[in-house]
Amino acid sequence: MFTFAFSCDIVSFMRRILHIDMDAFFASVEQKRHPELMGKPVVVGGDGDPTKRGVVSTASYEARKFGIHSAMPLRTAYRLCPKAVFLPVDYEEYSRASERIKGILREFSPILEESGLDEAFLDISQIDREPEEIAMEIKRRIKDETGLTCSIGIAPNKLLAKIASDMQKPNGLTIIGEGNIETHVWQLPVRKLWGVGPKTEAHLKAMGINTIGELASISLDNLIEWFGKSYGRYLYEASKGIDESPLITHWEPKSMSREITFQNDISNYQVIAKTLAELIKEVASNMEEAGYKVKTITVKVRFNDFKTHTRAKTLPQPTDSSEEIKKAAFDCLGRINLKKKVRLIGIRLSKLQI
DNA sequence: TCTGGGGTCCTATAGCCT
DNA sequence: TCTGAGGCTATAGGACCC
Repeated sequence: MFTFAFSCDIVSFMRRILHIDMDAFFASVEQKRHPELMGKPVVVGGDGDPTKRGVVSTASYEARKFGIHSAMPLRTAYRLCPKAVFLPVDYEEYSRASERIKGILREFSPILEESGLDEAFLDISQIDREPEEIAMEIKRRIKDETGLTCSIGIAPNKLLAKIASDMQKPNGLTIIGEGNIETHVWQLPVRKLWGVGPKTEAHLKAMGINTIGELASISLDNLIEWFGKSYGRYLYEASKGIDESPLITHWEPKSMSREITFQNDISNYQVIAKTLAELIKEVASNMEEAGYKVKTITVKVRFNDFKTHTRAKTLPQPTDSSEEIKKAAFDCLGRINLKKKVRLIGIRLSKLQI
């Protein structure tokens, strides 16, 4: 008897999702705590020494003018702008700033999905106020309480909210409604879609597909044929702005890992083994502290030609003994042919259980 | 010449079982 | 007993994200 009214409610319900993206977060925190760096090109990455191996985590907008961007080798960034201030990554400081910001967001809605230190989704569907007004208030509170700016996207789902927050930066506010996907989203390059990286972009480009709108004109059957069932269906829906995925407010780690790139490529087995032993100690103690046990241990080696090999061992019973983990890890290492110079060594613990 | 470190998820393949 | 078809699990590699 009540079914009709209820189902109408459910069908017509539209979510309102914000994506909050801090502007040049790590660099802005550094400029805030060192005011003399305001207005200067600042590059945060590695241990802050641009002559060593490492990549850029965040470049300030002043540094971006020189062509410096995230994931670029520090040495390249130094070549582009030798005058830039290079700083080491200080995760503890950025985590504190991040916690303050997430605290502000939680005052607006408890449905918060954190995505790294500098991004979050917030579901404000239940709040009876204009989303734009809420977003403006969030921006003002973050600015007042941390001195930092952010860009916010407003949309009916996470996918579009993320695209929206990226459209006007820094300090932007962009709204995408269901009605303006064709005008606002379809003109964008496919690379702007979450989940489309350099490989898929090149793949699509080779087929003459450059924009999200062009992708949206391809049939589901074709996308599944080219990209597989799961990813093909994802691209089909994403290009049309369809995304029903819920916000993840709580999550358990599925794996824990430690890896390190040597400053110089190594051929000495003793050095490789000693480094692996140290990484095992660290990750095993992290895991024990978090209260987990591990079933699968994987060792990763990257050679100087950048080829990466992994070997895994699954134990009959989960363990938290670092000796048992070490035994399995060295068993894995022994199955990798170390005839080339080693660039990176790593250890990963997966199939975690409480 | 260069290409970090912490993760997640997907795919292909191989072995085993029914 | 032979031959497959599936299902399940472990493994290895790779794309992608921040």
